[in-house]
This record gives sequence, structure tokens and C-alpha cells, in this order.
Amino acid sequence: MITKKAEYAIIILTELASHPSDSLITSKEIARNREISVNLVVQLLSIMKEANWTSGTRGPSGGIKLITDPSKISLRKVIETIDGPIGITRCLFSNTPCQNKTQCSLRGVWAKAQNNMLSVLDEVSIKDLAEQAAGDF
Amino acid sequence: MITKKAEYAIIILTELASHPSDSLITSKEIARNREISVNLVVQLLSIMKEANWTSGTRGPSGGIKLITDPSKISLRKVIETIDGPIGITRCLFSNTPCQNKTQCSLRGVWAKAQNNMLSVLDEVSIKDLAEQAAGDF
DNA sequence: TTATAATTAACTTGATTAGTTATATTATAT
DNA sequence: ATATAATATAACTAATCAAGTTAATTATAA
Repeated sequence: MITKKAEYAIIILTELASHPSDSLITSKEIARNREISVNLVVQLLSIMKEANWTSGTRGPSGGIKLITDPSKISLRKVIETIDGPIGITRCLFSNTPCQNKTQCSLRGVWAKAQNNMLSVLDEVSIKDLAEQAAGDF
Repeated sequence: MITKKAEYAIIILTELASHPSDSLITSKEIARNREISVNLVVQLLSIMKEANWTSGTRGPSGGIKLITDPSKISLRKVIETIDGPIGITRCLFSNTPCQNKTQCSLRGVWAKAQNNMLSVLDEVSIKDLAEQAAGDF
């Protein structure tokens, strides 16, 4: 399951991407604009900083800005960064397929199903979402 | 996430499908052949009976048999019967999309990703798995 | 030097998953 | 008839994961 935290992270990045680059926006503003708890925004920004997607300036008149091209951040990357490896079944988390024949056949099906899903998440970037949302006005 | 119970159910159905129709096989045998706890086999068979996929004969020399054409049982159906509705995000479980523009754009992406995944699980049936496993010998 | 804002880590709570235990019911071989 | 082999149900437990909170620390502009 893709968690709400991953979804929030995507929304936060989209918010950042829809502001002029180099302009700063605070956690509180993001939280207010997108209706996410400030605590969560703060928690997620911390992970995004580690991923080198954002940088922050502390103190009054400080804030966050995006330092990675949003067209280079796919939804899949965000999800994997926040949630860890994606797997639609436990089977796909283990490296070695199991012995049982049915299970091995199944592994192939799971992999195909998952790859079909991931191809969509690979192709959509934060930039796409920001543009799409802007176009809705 | 597709649970192990759903995966076990698929394996159990495949086991049943790979025996001559109308022949009976006991829960214990299924459990032994597929290396699944008897308790779980019994628990899952109970759900499968409710779904009208299997019927059981009690008493000595009793057992379980498949009463639905395995080519008519898709992996998706099994998963939904055991795990309930499938959703790769919480968002897709709610009927009404949320207000926020980014989130609404996201919903479309989630839906597309999920449908890509489901199309695979719709197309593969228990019969396919049983045949594939038989061919491996 | 003080208020403001980012950063970081640890913690709580609730839901879900995986599997077990216990008990009831039924059919049949002897 | 009755013990037994089997299915059928329900309730329970332990472990893991998701979601969100709390609190302490660090940097900086005014």
C-alpha cells in the first residue's frame, strides 16, 4: 500500500514546485495551503532534505525551496523514498523465489502486475502534477 | 498489499484445480502438499465455500472439491474475496475525490496505476496457474 | 538577545496481518 | 450405535505497520 505519508510528500513537493524557484515558503504555509498537519509536513520535509530535493533556511523569513528539477522527481521515487521499497505482495520483497511451483508461477504474475503499476508512477513527475493543477484554474 | 492469505487461497485453489474433477482431497493433504498450516487451509476453505467455489464432504473418506470452473476464477476475484476491495492507496477506497487540486490530479494517477495492475490479475485464472505448474514437470 | 523557523529523534495510538486455538457439526466405516 | 475422520465457524493473540504527536535542538534575522 502506498501510504498517506508518501501522498503528502507528493503534495508538498507539488506545492513547492508551483512557486517561483528560489522563493521560500514555510512549513506552516505548506501545511495551511494543503491542509496537512504541520507536524507531518515537518517530518516529511526532513526526509526530503536528506534526499537532496529541498533545502531550508532557518530563522525568521526562512523557509523551504526546491533544489531539484521537479521534472526529474517521479512519483515512484517519492514513494520509495518515503515508504521504502514498493511491493504489492510479501513475495516480491524476498530476493529468492520459493520452491513450490505454483508459487513460482505466481511470482511472475505479481511482478508483471507490479511493473504495470510502476510504469505509470515512473512516468508521472512532480512537474506534471504542478502543471496539471495550475491548468485547473 | 495483497496478503499472504490471498496468496495461500490462490495456491489452495490451484491445488484443487490440478486434481481430477470430482475427486476429493482433504485439508490435511492440501496443507502437506503446499506447506501451509492446516489451520489456515481450513480457515480459507471456509471462505471459499461461501464464495461457492468449493464443496466439502464430511466424515471419513470426505474431502474438498472444486465446484466452479477454474478458468472462471481470476486472481483478482480470489484476492477481493479474501482481502476485500483492492486499493493501492487509501484515496481509492473513498468514493468521493477530495477538494484539493493536486490530490484530485493524483487520484487519476492512482486509478490508472491500479487499473494497469488489475488488468493482469483479471486476465490470469486459477486454471492458467494449474496448467503452468503442470507444464513445469 | 529574542522571536522565528528549520531540523531531528523518539514516542504513542490504532489498525491490520498472520497465524493459533477452541469448539461445534456432520457423515460414515466398523 | 458409536467412535472417528473430516468439515465448519468463531474468537483470540502476537507482531508489524501506518499515522500522527511531542519535544528538544540549532540557526538566523531583526
